Amino acid sequence: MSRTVDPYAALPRYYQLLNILKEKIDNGEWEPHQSIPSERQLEDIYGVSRTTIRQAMGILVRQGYVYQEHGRGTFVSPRKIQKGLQELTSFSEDMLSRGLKPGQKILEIGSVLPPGKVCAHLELPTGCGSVLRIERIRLGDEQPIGLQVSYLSLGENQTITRDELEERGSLYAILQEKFHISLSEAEETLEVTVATSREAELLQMQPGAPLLLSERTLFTKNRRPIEYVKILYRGDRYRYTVRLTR
Amino acid sequence: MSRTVDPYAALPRYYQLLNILKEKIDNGEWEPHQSIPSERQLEDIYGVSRTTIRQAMGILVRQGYVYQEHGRGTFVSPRKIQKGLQELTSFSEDMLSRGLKPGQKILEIGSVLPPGKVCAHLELPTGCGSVLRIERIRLGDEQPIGLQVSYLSLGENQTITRDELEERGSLYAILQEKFHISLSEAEETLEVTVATSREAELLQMQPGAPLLLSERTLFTKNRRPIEYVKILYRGDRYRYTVRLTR
DNA sequence: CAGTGGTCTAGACCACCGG
DNA sequence: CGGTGGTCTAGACCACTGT
Repeated sequence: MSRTVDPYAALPRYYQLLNILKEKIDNGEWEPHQSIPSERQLEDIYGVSRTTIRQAMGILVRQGYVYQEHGRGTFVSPRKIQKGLQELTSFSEDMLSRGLKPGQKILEIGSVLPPGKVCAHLELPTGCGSVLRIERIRLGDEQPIGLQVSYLSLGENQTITRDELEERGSLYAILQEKFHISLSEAEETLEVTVATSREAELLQMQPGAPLLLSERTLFTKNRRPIEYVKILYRGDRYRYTVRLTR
Repeated sequence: MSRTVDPYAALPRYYQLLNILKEKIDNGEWEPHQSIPSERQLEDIYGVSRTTIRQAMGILVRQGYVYQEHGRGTFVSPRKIQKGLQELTSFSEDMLSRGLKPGQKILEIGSVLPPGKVCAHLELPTGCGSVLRIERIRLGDEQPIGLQVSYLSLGENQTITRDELEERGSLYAILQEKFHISLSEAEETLEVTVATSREAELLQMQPGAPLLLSERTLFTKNRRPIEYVKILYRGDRYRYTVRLTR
């Protein structure tokens, strides 16, 4: 229960305040389109300066929890728009948010010399050393959803074994925990294609059936490309959602 | 040429500073991964307080121009990642950014009673009044790219005529200029489908060929849904790009 | 008019990084 | 250790909204 802002807590005050306000909105304590206390009132209520309040408020606005109107006040956004969807998620997180149990079948894992296209995306010189290639079938509630091929540009002595991946499930979790690599953003393109006979067999569908092809390049905090990943999604079992801002 | 921050200008100082810094990065005056002056140095250089500098810097970070490392400094992001792609764009803007000449063929425009699915997306009660429906073929360099159907939830006495749309081209421009409606964000889903015979004929392709189906709901600044739009893109002529952040 | 959010200042202390 | 970004304060003035 987070009711007040503790000046001595480890968490920054704007962050504590952020959580308190989010909670009130999520609980429905403040209704959509209803105004919330003004910034000067919040100063008194939580005993923090207006700057700190505005820091929290800016995040709430960007995450779509509230909207502000100059001279009128701050208002709660309607529910539908509250949850951020433009977020970078792993396949596992994606499945969980859809209420499906994530799963995988590892087809192949090992070092390869990357094709030219992969070099380009990972910003490696052509003819560079090897990268880690992982080919997996991705499952949702045990059903095949997509065929995924990843190319990882790791350091000299860094690698990931089949066992680690099988045990942990999520590649992003391994990157974070084993190598302390945190991801910041990705560029993704989507297009349609049709299944080859091999793809159709692996995904248990008819050859020539439509697929959604996603190509994603992942960047670390300091904007170095770390992974290039291609996923072929079954057209009948996958829908892509994104939230755009202006 | 914006070299200094003018305290008396109409533009806020953090915004002037933002433009100056963006310009230096775009011009290549500061190279990728090179550190830029520290926040305290920028105070002296531009004669504004650190708070103002941090306000501009926060935007630069969010837009992907620079990245910051605690205790080390602020660094220029590599070029590829600088331009924001998560932005909400109209079809016209989208085509222009791809180097294609946008065009359209208006098939139908007029008031209709919205189907239930459309009511839901526009948050209108079922059996509500009529909405404006626009069906268009969208062109890129005179070639058909997509088939678009829009439903607009306008006010009582607001409408858009065929002539206005033909002359202005972009719906968003009309919304802004005629009704002073500014858009803030959208939710979009993408999936694959195959062309019906009517769709195939309009898009000049084979029936059964794969299409990319986009469904988008647009929200105004105060988060009211204003438009629901469905676009069927030719699978062979369209690729969707998005930038994701964590 | 009073109240709201938008901008801005000149300080302060902290945690982190490198030499 | 000095320099960096991260957090925070207590003010101030402005532009905009409603009554």
